[in-house]
Amino acid sequence: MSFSPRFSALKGLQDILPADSSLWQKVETAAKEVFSRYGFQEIRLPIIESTALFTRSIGETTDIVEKEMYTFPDKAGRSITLRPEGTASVVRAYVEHHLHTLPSPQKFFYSGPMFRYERPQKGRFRQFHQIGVEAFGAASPFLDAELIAMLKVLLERLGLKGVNFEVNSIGCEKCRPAYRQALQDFFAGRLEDLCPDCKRRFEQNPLRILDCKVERCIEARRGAPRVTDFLCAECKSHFEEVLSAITLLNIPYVINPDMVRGLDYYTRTTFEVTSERLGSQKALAAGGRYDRLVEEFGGPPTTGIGFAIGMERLTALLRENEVAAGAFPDVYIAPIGEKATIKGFLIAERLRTKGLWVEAGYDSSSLRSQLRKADRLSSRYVLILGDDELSSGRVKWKNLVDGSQGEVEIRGIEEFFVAALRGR
RNA sequence: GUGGCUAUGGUGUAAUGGCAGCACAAGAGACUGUGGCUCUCUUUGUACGGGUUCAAAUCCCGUUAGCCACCCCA
Repeated sequence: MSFSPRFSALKGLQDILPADSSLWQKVETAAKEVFSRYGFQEIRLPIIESTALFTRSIGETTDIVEKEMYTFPDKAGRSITLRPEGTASVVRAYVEHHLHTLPSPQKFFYSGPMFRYERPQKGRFRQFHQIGVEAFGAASPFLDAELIAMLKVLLERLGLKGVNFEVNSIGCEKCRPAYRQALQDFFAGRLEDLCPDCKRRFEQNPLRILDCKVERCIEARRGAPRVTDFLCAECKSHFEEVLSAITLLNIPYVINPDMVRGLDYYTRTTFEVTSERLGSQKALAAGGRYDRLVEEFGGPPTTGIGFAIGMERLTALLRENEVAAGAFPDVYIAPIGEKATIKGFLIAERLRTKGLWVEAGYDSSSLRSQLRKADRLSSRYVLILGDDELSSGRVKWKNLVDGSQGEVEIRGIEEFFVAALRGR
């Protein structure tokens, strides 16, 4: 006796089965169509990059880099990492291929798997999928507004309701130091009220304290200085223009001054789309500006902005409104006898050239059991093919939906079904 | 990384420490030229490893996995 191991997908990784893949395709198709109206074109990138690419862009002290990356040595001992997000690779490609020499702004979208080694829970997986967009070389607040609008158009087109748009500005390298200092001054007298994590954040990244969900930290930050009060003149007017542009587009939003990004590269505008129906991991899509990143990677000073949508979270929401739309064959061919099986095999092939979904019985079992099989598959039509039909050259068809039936010449069979199934 | 809850056929569930059962699903047949109904039969299970006990699905320990939350984020 042999022992058969039972394999299962790795923790936090999941299979997308046919019952779900149609919904994923629907999202991908809609995204591609909407993005193209705004001039975004697809870019396809490797899912492995050198580790340094991510530590440099996302930030050495972020949680993603510190504890969540899938990092391995390759056979030559180089440190490589499964991408935890998409922006770093797009920026790398932009710089590597000198895309700044093409007319600005350059706009890209991508989709695919991302990897973070986290404890799985609702809406959070170790391999998850994002559809993201990035635009380079336009600093105008209208671009920020355009991206937010594009995201809204896509979500509406998918029939998603009840989502909230949150926006914020976290300033630039000029105004952030002053704000950081103000926060440290504010929390210096309240260190004892903070949770251990926030005590550490106080030194490393005081902005993160604003994000903490521990009750006492929420209490302790009451009255803390707001980032929007510390923006420099340029950042302030940029933010105001973004807000007035999305107001012109009638996009309802709330300013969330506590929205601080977990990735270090963000500057100025940040935004997020959330849904209360998602549970604890309620961010459905998020993005922002990163005006320094291209330069950081050795390119010319070039502004950038983008967002990413979490596919698992989006499809989870869409699944709620989805009617279980199954997929059904157009025609089931029920042969009786060996000769009929061969004939049916050939007829199936002819009908498929007309774009029909045809299933053919392979083993000429009883007509009754073949009809039951066709019924099981929810086929619209059955074609009955026996000795009588073969000799007369006419076959019987039956509509399984309304029970009607009749006969048709074998040689005219394509035309018959194309007409019968028009508008299916 | 931390915590809580959970684990019985494909799915949903039952079994005082004492014969692992039911429903649905799936497959075949009753029914050799007309499906859906009905009936019959069949397949498939106590996550894994220890321990306690005459006896463990049941109690204990460990592991693994899942879910949810923290953390963090899409």
